[in-house]
Amino acid sequence: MTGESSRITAQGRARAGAGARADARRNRERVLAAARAVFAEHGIDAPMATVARRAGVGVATLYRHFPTRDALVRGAYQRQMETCARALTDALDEPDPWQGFQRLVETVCELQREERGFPAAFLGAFPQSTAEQAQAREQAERAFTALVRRAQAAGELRADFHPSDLAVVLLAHCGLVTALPDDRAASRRLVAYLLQSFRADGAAARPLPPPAALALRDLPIASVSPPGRRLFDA
Amino acid sequence: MTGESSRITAQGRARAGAGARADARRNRERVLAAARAVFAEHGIDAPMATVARRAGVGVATLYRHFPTRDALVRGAYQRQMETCARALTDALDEPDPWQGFQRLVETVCELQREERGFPAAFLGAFPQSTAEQAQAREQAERAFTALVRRAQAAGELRADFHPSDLAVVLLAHCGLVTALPDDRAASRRLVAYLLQSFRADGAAARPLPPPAALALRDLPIASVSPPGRRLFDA
DNA sequence: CCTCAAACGGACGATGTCGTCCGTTTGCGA
DNA sequence: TCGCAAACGGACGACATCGTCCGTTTGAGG
Repeated sequence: MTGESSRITAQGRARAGAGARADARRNRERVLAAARAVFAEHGIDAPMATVARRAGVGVATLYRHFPTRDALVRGAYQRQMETCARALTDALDEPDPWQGFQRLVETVCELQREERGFPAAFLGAFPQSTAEQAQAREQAERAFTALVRRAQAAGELRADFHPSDLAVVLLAHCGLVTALPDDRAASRRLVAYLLQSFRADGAAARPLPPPAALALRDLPIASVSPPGRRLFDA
Repeated sequence: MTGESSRITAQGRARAGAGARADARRNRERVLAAARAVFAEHGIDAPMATVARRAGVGVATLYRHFPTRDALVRGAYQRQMETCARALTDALDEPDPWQGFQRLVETVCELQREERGFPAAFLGAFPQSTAEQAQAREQAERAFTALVRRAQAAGELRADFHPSDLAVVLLAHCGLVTALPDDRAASRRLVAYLLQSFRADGAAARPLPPPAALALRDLPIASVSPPGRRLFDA
């Protein structure tokens, strides 16, 4: 029999982690970078082979590192996901209750705005069911609820704001940046409007970021003649 | 030579219109109904063959009536698109400026909320370029701008609302209902928040519809342990 | 330097969708 | 009732993507 040590080392080796071979580690990073680039350009459903080619590796290498598209997507945007989670803890560290709340929303939306494929990944991961992460979830949920309660107690967040409204905001924003990946002004504008409406003292209308770059005429609604009569009946 | 009349009639016949054969007209309607059903269930990208099977027709019949998927989608949601366009004219008929504005937003969002596949169709049609409809577009754009100006002049719509914000609202809402087709409460909630923030007198916080049905724990953000330290470090 | 397991890459069969072609059926006018 | 063009339906070839298999290369420990 050959030595057990080498056999064990080989089997139990973390995936392209510290103990992995140098080329494996390098290729893993290349694939992740390529995935972000390709996903940004062609969307999350881009062919796996395209990612592999862009990374300069064979498809087999890609599949070896990431057996499913889902694993690849998660790998590609892990950093963003972690930043989201960290924003939650940072928000509670913020002394001002409203600032903390506002920063959380803005940080997550900014992440969605800046990294092209991330919103789709975020949406795709939406109805998650990895039992292993249940605990982390529960903690995060409690953390956000605490954040909400604190801002409400300070009289800055409207009393009827419900924690689930965060999901409403993020999903809506996701949709916007997915539809208009280039128009950051639109994203900022939406966030500003929403934060405005979350304030308990809706009173003082707050200044808005500059208007969106998109033209209204691009809307489908504007390209269908209404049946029956014409606008401004000429 | 055979009679010209029959030849001309056959060639120039409107697609499954009044002059078409009975079975053709019937099948066209069946296909449209099937398309709505299938799109609602499996999304707009569902295989054409699935639609054909559901309609009880062959694929060839489907393609004969709708040569491209795009044509099918447009056909399936033409009524909704027209209702959108009509809402624009109706809004101007409304005597109260704010009511008119509010009704427009609510009507369009309700359409997106009620018919499953419509939001995706709406998004898909977004950067349209059918030159033929340029005039109708321009008219609709002017109509909406007029609606905005009127509500602003009445001091009910905030002065810095920009007509392009309508697109922001609709795209965001589209994203939300696409992500949560079953949660109408979430949609109503978003619309209420947005309309609130559009009011010039943001002051009086308006009552909100009941909270969304979704659980916060479904958010991806809640399923990633923040790196570095734990929430509520136990 | 030598050895070997780990890692690699590309070819290939499987799968699913598209859209056309063509033989058959059917509605409708004569 | 008859005849024909319009409409129909399903089979089929083209095409794209998937994910595995296997022969080859390579990094690293001895």
